[in-house]
Amino acid sequence: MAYEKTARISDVFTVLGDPTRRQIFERLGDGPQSVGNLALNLPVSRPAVSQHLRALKDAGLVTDRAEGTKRIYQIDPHGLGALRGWLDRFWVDQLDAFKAEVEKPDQDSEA
Amino acid sequence: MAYEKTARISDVFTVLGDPTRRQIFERLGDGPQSVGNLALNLPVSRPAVSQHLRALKDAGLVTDRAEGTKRIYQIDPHGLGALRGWLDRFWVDQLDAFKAEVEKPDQDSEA
DNA sequence: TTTTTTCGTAAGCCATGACTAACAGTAAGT
DNA sequence: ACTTACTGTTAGTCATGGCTTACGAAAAAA
Repeated sequence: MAYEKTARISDVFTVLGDPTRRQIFERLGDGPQSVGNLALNLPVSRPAVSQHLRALKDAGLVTDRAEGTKRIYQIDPHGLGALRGWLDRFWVDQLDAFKAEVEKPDQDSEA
Repeated sequence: MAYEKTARISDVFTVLGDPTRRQIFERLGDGPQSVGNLALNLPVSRPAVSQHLRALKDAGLVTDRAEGTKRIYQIDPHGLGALRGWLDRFWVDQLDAFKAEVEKPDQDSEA
């Protein structure tokens, strides 16, 4: 078997745990891009980006296709789906515990 | 200022990126527990658990309260809220890109 | 076919961080 | 007051993994 179709939540978290990798992934949110193009706006070398993309691909977070000598990467919904599934399940399971507390407004983020 | 009320998504991912920490966090899903009790069912020492709990606390993923000589930890909705916010925003942003693909059933997880 | 572009991979270095052991502190029990 | 139970912290070790450099491969261009 060549492909790993199922995206494991453990891999998703581990892979997205690295800041640089998260940065690459979020930049792919702007649209499909080549490896070199991604490396241009990042503080690491092109091979580093390539290695990160491999990890993202193995986790089912991105897919890639050839386009001439270039290789275009784009976001794969599978990985995000696994994350969403895990979070939703965890969320409803915890709702019993901190019912009212959830509604208390106070949750941030950072993009 | 002593408290860091805002849960940053970068911290949430980084902290949850460690397998052992994720394991501790998921076991807290069964309900509030003491440090020693958590350490019993884990392959690491108690101090290790204590250190992980600190990281989880700093990321806004858990809260703790004293109970006699014991210290009870439980899940804090703030961290999960930050994660949910990030995911939801990312999700809708990407909907334009892979519209139909999202509906194709095929998303796994691992608990 | 030879050169150019673009990329993946291997080898090796080095920093981050996860872990254990030892110690210190606080609360409850006697 | 002394002992016991439970935990946080520090120091120091060691493995994981992220990064760069160098190399090789494939496709397009000349």
